Amino acid sequence: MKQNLKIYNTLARRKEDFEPIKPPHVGMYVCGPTVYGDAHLGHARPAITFDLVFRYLQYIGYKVRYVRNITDVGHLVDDADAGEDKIGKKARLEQLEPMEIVQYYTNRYHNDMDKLNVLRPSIEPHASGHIIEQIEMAKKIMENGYAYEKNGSVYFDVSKYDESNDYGVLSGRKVDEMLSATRELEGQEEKNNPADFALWKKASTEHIMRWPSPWSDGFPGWHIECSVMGAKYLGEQFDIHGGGMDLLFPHHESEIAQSVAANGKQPVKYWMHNNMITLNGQKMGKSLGNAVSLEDFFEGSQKLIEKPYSPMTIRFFILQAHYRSTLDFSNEALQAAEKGIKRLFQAMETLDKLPASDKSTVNIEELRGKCFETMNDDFNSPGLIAQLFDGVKIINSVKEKKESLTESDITELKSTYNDFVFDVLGLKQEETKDDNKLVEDLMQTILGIRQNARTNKDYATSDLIRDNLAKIHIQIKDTKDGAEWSFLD
RNA sequence: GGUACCGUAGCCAAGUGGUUAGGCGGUGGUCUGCAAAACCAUAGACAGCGGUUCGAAUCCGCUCGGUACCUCCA
Repeated sequence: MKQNLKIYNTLARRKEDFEPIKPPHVGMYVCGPTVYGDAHLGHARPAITFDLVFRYLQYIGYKVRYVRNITDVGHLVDDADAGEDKIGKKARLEQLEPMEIVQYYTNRYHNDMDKLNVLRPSIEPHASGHIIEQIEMAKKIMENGYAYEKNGSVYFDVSKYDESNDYGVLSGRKVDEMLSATRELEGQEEKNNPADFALWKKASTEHIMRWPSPWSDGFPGWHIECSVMGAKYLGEQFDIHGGGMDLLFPHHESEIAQSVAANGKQPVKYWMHNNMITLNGQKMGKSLGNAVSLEDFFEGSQKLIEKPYSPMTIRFFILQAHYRSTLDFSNEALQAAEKGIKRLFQAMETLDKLPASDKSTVNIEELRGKCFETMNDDFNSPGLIAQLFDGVKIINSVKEKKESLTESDITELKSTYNDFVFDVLGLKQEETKDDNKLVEDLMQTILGIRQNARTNKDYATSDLIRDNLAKIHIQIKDTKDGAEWSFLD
């Protein structure tokens, strides 16, 4: 089952052969959500991207430990609220305990991700549960001479680090250029240097979330949780670190610097970054005020959303673009995805009932091989989907007796679709409303009456039945094998 | 301004030196009492200008346009 997988490594800026440090084990760390609000489309993209990676690595035989953190400490609301903790602020607004907010939004995040059929990670550590480790790492960095204390806060000394290491190895930035380009900002005066970043931050009096440390009552800096939890659960060096492209700098760059400063090793072999989802060409983000929550998509309850889109439509839509490309949202594109996934599933139902022949006129082995080949090329899910649609044509042609397949080829085709559609892409058939037995029996009665009318060429009656059913969103389809019906959305 | 990435048909989106990507929509057809649905077939493209090459959407340069990051937001 050994596959020749290639991964685009941001560190190298090219695709590289994937060779885990300790096969068959793979360690993967992905930056998770900050739980102070509902998940929007922008959260779905990294979750689904790395779910695909997680699924495919397992499918081709690796044993993967997937760590995705929950960020629940020490993050500021915006410039206007400088010094205030995001979660702390919301807590006071709503008169709730900070950890209550964390729990509430964590539950909602899980719920949304479950709907999207995103597998839960192997370990989901909370930043707030690793305060001690974060303090220890900050101490270690200080001992190694790469950090300094100022008024109860601890800062990473970027220029010192850059003397013997490369701060910019990931993002391609140069420290001197950054220094000259940095603007005047508030709260910088404590730092020796504007490029320095906090490892520990002293809490102001109104700051709710705080922990004791050797330096002050405060909270950890904004990059150190990932360095700490990655090393704790995956080791000081592990295989894959993922996250959105927006995290590349300064978050991931700083993570590397912290880990190297503390442990003297490059922490990660392959850095993977998914691109953003845009709305009218602009990044979707809470801070931009154009974020549409996943709930809004599922319910259709937002002015930009013309109709409800099911979780699987969203998932399929995201998988139809390569993870490193930007993906522009629109109702038209989403509706195209909705029809596309329906066509795929319909073909899979046809596949289940396909008649076998003595010989095959189509090469199924080749199709299966192409599916692997495409996925091995940096998880090219849109390419895989295109292969599967080529297969849809084959399936339909066999049904129409234009092509034929042997029993064993049909079995192989079925397992190919099951494996790639369900296990790798993580798509699933959604519950339909038409599984109610009473409704089904009533509909059969109605369709029976309509069929009688049609046999008697009483088209006025048959069309009346069809039109009235259409008014209550039930669609009649007259096929060769009799009438079928389904609910319209 | 700096760093990185990107501009592919009406829309979404792969590919990346020479053979139809794919989906939606369009058009034509099959089926049907009619329709719808489904299925089959099909047209239409590589931002612009130069260069390299037998050959470029694909490589190089420039121009134009777009996005992200450069913030004690994670």
